[in-house]
Amino acid sequence: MERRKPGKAAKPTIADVAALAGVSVSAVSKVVNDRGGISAPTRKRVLDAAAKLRWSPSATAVALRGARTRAIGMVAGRSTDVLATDPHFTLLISGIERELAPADFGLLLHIVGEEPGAEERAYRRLAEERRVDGVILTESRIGDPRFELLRQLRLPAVLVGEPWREDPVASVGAEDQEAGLRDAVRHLLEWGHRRIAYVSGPEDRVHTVYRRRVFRSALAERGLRPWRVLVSDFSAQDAVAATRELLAADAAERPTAILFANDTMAVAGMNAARRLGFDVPGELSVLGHDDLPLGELVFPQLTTVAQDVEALGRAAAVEMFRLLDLPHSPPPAIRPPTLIPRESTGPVADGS
Amino acid sequence: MERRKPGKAAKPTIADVAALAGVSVSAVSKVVNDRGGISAPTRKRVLDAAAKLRWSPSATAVALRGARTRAIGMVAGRSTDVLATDPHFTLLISGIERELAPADFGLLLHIVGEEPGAEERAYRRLAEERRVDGVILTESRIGDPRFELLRQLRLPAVLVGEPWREDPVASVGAEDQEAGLRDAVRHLLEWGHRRIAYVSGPEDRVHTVYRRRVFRSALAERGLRPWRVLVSDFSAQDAVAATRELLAADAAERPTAILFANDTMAVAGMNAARRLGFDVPGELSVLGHDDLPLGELVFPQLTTVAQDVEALGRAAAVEMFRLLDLPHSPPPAIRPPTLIPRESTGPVADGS
DNA sequence: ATGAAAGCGCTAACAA
DNA sequence: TTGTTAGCGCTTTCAT
Repeated sequence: MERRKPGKAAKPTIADVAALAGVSVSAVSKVVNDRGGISAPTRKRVLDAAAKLRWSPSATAVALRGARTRAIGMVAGRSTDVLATDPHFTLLISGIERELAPADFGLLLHIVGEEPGAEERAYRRLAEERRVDGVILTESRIGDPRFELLRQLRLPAVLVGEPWREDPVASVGAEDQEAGLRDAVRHLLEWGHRRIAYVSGPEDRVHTVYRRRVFRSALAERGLRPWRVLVSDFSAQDAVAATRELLAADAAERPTAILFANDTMAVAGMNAARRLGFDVPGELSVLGHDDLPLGELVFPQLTTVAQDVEALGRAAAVEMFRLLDLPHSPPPAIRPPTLIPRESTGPVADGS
Repeated sequence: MERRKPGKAAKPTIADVAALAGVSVSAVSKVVNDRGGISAPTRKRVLDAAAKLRWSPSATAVALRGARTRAIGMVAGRSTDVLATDPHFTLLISGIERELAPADFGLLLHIVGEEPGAEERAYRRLAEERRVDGVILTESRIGDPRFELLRQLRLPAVLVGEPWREDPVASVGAEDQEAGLRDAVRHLLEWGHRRIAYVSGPEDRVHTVYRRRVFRSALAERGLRPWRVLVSDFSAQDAVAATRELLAADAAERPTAILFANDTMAVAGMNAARRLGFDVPGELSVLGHDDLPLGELVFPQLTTVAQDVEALGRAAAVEMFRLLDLPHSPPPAIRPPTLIPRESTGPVADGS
């Protein structure tokens, strides 16, 4: 019965199962794939044999057979540093996995540096070697070359977040992606702030541009304009520099509140301000974006805008299944970004 | 020449390349795999054809053929929460990828919850479906069942960090894993601290036990004993609770310094202390572990022990290649854990 | 130096 | 209801 040398119990194959169950391989195949045409007793014998042998179909063979690889790819083109400070990526992955795992899909991850071309090479390899059925992307950029590349490679793609205008790509995002930032601006206005500065992300990011627009329009509703807008690269150092620059002005010219593009920057900026002797929120209100756990740990706790990142991940996976014509769960509801008022924002000081 | 319907340029196969080059498929195979027996001109024509068709061997077919899947698996059995606060995992992955990518290996990631059995199921699937050539593990536990499971599954495994006594598993770690913590204790002693408390990680973690031992022995060198040792679950809430408990005592009974098992806990504990009205480091010194970027962002900046996590990841990947009998780079040097003195520790207060 | 052909483990069309 | 068989794209003897 054992075709293998004893002591060298190699991986069982469908043929071993068929032999043990006393049926043909196709019978086994039909059973595991729930094609009809199998009698109940046969079915049971096959299932028993498979269980006893601890066999499940080889993903490789199934993939080769022409079906799917049952793996989704993801490429992170970021420096380790940013990756380490910002759990955005981890949360996203965690959400994606939540959907992939039950469907027995894997997530193939590539973390490449920021060297030019590294990301493109990673996608090419994924496609040419046919390792994945599709890829999930984040952080769309203006004039993002990845969509065209993936179209050429015929790799199904889903973008998390907003595409640039008419970028031809499937994407997932909250219904009202702008809600949180708009609320944040109103929150500051209600507290009497009129000189509000914004430290935005890199210019080439789509969401940078979109958010800046929201910032302006939320202020415009009250007839105001951004006090100052600085562009940063998301790093803590940049946030510190920006904060110093903003606070270097005379009292009458200083912003009374600063909005940062993300929580890491907000925390860095907040501490820079405090080292400069400014009380937060007494003399300066600080607002972040993303609601990292970090925000609750610092003192004062950070007022921020929460994003439902995990739901975004799940939605992306569901959308991918839809693209691949696979059965999938209903798309999850994605909470719109929401203001989380905490301690780093407060009423504008008397003198200001 | 084109076997495909026009406009439907399906993925090229080795046969397409062979046809275009006017040679047999086996010739193409020999060229791409650098087996000998191919004349220079033939070789060139094959390479040209492959380039023109943008062909590379299908990973699936190669894997099926019996070679390797060229993928390494990793299973994270943690709640999303912890994953989001602690970039340890991300850094590790980033290090692993640095080695895998050049070798054209992929990293197949599974994030499973903490439900019992979820992790085991993930490993089983990885093995039974033959999706990966091996797996990399972290966070070894006392009596860790994973090693036996993986042995049964015949899945090569590499552990990052210290195995429990004679756990039969390949592992990578710094030469002197205890250096940092020992230095940290000395650092506190030099500043006059005598009542030093330790808030450790979960009891079932191997490193918890090892570190506690180091803590005790470093104190014993000076004839001292731990003031108090509390066990936590790594969460920020637990750190807050532990800190409150430690500070609730009378002045004479209160620790003058607290060591936390990781930075997240240290930051949470530090802020809990400050909310209680204690000055850090004036009245209480706080020490973390891991050197998360977070530590530099908070105020006061956190004194901590830095681990070379990325090097650990690279070392794990290299060790995996060694296990698989594959060519590999020399194992990277792993910096031993190092004390990073910053602002959260200082001399013990006069009154104490 | 080159090529023909046998599988790797599986699915699906076709026969029985 | 069940079994036989031809590939999926590739590597590898074994001829030539």
